[in-house]
Amino acid sequence: MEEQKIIGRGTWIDKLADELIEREKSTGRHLDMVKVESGLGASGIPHIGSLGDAVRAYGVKLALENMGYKSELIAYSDDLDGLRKIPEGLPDWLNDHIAKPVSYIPDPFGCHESYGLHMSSLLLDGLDKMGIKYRFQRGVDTYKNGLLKDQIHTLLVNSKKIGEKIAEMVGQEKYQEALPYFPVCSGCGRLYTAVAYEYLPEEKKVKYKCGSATIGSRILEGCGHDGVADITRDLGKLAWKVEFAARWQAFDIRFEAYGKDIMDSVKVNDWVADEVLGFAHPTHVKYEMFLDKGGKKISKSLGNVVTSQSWLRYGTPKSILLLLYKRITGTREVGFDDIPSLMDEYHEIENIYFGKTKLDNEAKTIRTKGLFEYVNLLNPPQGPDQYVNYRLLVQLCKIFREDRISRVTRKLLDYGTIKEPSPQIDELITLAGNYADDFDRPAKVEIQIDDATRKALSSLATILSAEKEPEDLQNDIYNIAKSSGVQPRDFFKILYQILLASDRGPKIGPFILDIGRKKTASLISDHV
RNA sequence: GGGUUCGUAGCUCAGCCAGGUAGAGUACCGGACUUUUAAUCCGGCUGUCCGGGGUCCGAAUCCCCGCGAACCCGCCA
Repeated sequence: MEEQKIIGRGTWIDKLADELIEREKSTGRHLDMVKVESGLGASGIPHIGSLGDAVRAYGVKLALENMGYKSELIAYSDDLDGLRKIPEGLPDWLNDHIAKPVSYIPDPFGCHESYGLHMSSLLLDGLDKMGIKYRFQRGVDTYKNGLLKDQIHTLLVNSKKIGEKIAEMVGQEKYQEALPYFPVCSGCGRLYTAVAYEYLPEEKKVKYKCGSATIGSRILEGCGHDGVADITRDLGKLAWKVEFAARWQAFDIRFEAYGKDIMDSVKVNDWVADEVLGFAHPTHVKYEMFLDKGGKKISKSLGNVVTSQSWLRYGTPKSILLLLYKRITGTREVGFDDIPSLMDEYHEIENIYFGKTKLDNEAKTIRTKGLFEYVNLLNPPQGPDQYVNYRLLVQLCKIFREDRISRVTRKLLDYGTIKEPSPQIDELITLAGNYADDFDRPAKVEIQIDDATRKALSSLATILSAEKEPEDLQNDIYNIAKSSGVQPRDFFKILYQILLASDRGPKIGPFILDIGRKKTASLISDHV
């Protein structure tokens, strides 16, 4: 076989960065600063997939820097977008604010200046916890400060050409009539209902009428206001079909990833950038949407989604980075039950990185090491962290609920799994414990107890309550069952149901001592 | 109507995006340990890699044509 040349650290991220640079060289643009962009939705609770866009863009930034270029991630918040749908679980009064820019809607959680700022803060918080550096750019400021005014002007002057091209490319015909610019109606404060129908290029103003608009399945009546908006000053924004292009040029963006749901918009924007604005469009990479386990798209507008905040209750930031960096193609169903395997997988690639595990394929070793480096944001630790298999920890945490950290740690020392306690292990126990508490708790089973069993349980409770430590509890339990006329097999099953809400469990004698004799006795007494 | 992804062990899936011995968990079978259940440990079994064609010394992996499933777009942002 011909020797493969390894690019960068051998991952898809390096390959992408390499292609990006090749493309930039062919356009002849400067490479003093190669900026990458990620758009952040601000209309709903940000799920882990929204984080993916920014995290992957950051990966490309790292790869570019690794190749010797300066780079920066712009995190652009779409917080001038109008609210279209109220996410599940949020109050009904938001209905009064439908179609208003999310930055001009009060924060239903009461902790931020506005709805939009609350949502983008959640995402930025996720990025911060991941260790990702970015420059935050708000849509509101972008328009208020007129950063896109030249682009808006050019786009509006060419609106007829653009409208026809959109119809041709994606079959959407509305922009053959309407201008691709939505003023915020000065009468009612809404976007979308105000339709811009004429551009006055000398004054840089659009004329609009606030009519009715269809948003989702509902029809929203405008206030009928007839207005004029100054594109350099007044509130308003470009339609998505052209806005990206304007941003790319204004901010000199060379890379942006996108989800397949906005594929058409990106296609149009690429054309707009190239042909109308004269700015060669950035390099892209398309990713699949994250689906929840049922196969439904995780909507940013639905409550109860997998967010970075909720993920971090069970998994480390590195487990999220691994999820997002290991690959980009393919439909991904994602849920909290992926956390245990990702936690363990991180440990596996850590072992490969530090040479504790050998792979037979050299190219794969390089790629895996590269992946490990990206998951550590190209700043890998000096040596491996102490680690315990996540599933084992979940099992132990199910057994120990009180004094969890110290008791689980003691078990791990007994097993010889760890040599000494450490803050990392404490952290892992906390995470696995949350997981055990929230997900791995078996459904409450209805416990059927007959008279003979009741008697046996009562005898057992007596023994356990005694001051004296039983010498051979395992055997005692066996004998109690036999002398009470209960099948030992059934008796054990009942005990597991009482203690663990499960049909089976660890060896019962030592297990009861782990839980505590008195505690067990009282648990059993509840069922007698 | 347009587009994307997926199809691998009985089950859930990894491996594919940079081609090089077909993998894991689970289930199943056997053994060790246990005065019982379970756990644990050791060993074993499991394949039309959806079908067909192509490229290649070599294809689960790349390309083309089918079949099946899911999702996105065709409101809006």
